Amino acid sequence: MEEKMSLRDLAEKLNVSTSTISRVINDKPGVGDKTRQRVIEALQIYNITSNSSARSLKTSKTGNIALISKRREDKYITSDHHHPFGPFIESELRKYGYHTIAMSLGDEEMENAGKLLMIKENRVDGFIINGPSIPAKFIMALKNTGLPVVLFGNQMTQVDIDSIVYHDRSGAYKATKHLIEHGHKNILFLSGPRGWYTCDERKTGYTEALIESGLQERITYMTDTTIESGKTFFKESIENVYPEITAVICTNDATAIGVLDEVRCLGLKVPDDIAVIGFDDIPWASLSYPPLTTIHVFIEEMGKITVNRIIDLLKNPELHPITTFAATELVIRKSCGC
Amino acid sequence: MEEKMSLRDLAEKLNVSTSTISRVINDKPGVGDKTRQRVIEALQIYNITSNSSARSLKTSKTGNIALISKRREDKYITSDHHHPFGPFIESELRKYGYHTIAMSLGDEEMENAGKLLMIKENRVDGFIINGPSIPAKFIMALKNTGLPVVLFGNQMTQVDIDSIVYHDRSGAYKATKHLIEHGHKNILFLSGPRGWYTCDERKTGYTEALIESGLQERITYMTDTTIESGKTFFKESIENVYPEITAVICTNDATAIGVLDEVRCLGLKVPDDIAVIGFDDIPWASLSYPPLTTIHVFIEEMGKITVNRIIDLLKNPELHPITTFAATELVIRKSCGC
DNA sequence: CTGTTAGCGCGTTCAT
DNA sequence: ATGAACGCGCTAACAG
Repeated sequence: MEEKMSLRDLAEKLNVSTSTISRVINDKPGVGDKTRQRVIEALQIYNITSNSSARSLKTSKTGNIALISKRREDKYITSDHHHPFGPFIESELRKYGYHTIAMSLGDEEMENAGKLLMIKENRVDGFIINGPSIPAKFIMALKNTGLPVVLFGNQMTQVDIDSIVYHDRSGAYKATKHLIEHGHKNILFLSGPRGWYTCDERKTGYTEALIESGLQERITYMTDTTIESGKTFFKESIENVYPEITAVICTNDATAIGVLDEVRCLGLKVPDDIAVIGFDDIPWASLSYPPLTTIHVFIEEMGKITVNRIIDLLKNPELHPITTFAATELVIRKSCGC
Repeated sequence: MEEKMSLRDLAEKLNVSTSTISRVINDKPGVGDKTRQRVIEALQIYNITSNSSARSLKTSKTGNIALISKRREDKYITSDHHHPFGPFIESELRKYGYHTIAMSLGDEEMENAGKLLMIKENRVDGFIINGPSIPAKFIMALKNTGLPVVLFGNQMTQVDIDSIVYHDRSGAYKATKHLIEHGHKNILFLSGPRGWYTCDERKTGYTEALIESGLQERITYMTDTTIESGKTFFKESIENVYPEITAVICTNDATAIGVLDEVRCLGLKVPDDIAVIGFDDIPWASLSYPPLTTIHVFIEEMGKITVNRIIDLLKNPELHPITTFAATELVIRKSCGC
């Protein structure tokens, strides 16, 4: 319950001015070596740091970054929420002295970005936006604050905004190629809604591989990319649209796990009747039954890249946007039938 | 890219003093009805809120709550991280105007609570601590800041601190009872480390049910409660310690899912050779193979209770600590063999 | 190299 | 009912 000391208290105690202490804390020049040393020691002894509100008020920097994702209901599972992405980002940001304000927003909240307290009250210095299911309008609203914005697993097609994405296209290409090499000819791609960047890219990779082999594409656009949507749309597809399919590539693992379950419900077998490949390699993929063949992404490395980028942007807001593509890896388990 | 207006700017525009605006914003008396109305309208038109840093500096309140959990490595899955607890807490806190600073800390970081910038810099008004695997020493360090602390899924046995827990004991009792009623006599309890509150309680519920039926307890204490530890310790238990067991109750679903997998690896069948029951009913429980019988907890309701409590504490720090027990429900699926 | 001064944007007296 | 003045704790500009 110890009371916090202010820099001024310390200044009195050491018989220096607060400016001197401030200079030491912020690693600024203009302090004699001995004085600096004396201050540093005292700072450690009393475990003092400058008060963040006061510093913010003066510098207009908060030291907080918002990590934004889409709000999901209880049982509503998608991949982007089941990689431990938040913790990676959070701990990495912390290395640079930043804190993470987590926000999962519903559609209504994203409609009116301007009403968000976080924005009105200047509570953050930048935004990291997770996943493809965030409305472009909302992203633009954040961009218009003038603060740095970095997209993860998403990319704007009309506007240049910094983003970090998997190389979705080559990943899906690899998966499709793999199935083709194993003799599959009628392969379904279970996509998310049109316009979700990662889904579109993955679909394109899938199509490229098919065209290369002279095969015909079969695509179902789901309204979401969850276990539930995987179940629903797979059933619909195989029963009413593409009864001839022998393999499915899913736009993410959650969808694939739904398909695994639905195939069982339909009295069919994976991989004998239907081969299934997912995307993302979330932790549960290796524990599904049968274990899911999927495209692995290097989430921790990408988290670091994401943080690096926003830190750079924070230091130099004039930087021009770049997009970083990260390679993926096909992980062969049981669901593809090898 | 619109520049933010300060209250002073607004004051000039309306020909009133900043004090008046401040009073209106904070719902304080001492403003005439018409003036108040005029200010309220202007506030909405210009979408203005007081700057949070300045307010913090003045009031010593940040409007931020820390949500603390234990840091896990990539593939390291435990239940407490796979309920969407964070989003529930976050969105609920936001209803009260609070923001959530998420932190997942490693053991080393918890060793030295005093070194955390969050604390040194006064960045939060209170702490919500998620899960049983947080060192007591760290919890006490947070408590010593004088700020409100609420524990979720954990309880201190030596000290009174506000906490929200499942009724772990009755939950485990129900599960055990269920197995006994189906004829099992040799039932293993796969516990977390001694001293993890929820594990201890669940173990006690298990023991109570056994004693009631004159059965003998068989307990294995794992070093963690993940899928991996479930696999490892189940194998060890059935091969070297309790080869006679026909059923396992796991201290959480992650462990249970590990057991499901290990049983398969051992060439045995769930539930024919080994019945398995988990605890928590995380989203994946219904999708495991076979679907997991488990104890459902009402996570969203509990999230609200947790937030309510910390809000109360924020308003009135003198409140004496209470512990809230939330009921659970046995969800029968396939892994128990009914 | 160091101290003094001013002001960041608010909330809170104390006047009026 | 309203406004003026002050200060929260800090950083930056200016003096010396």
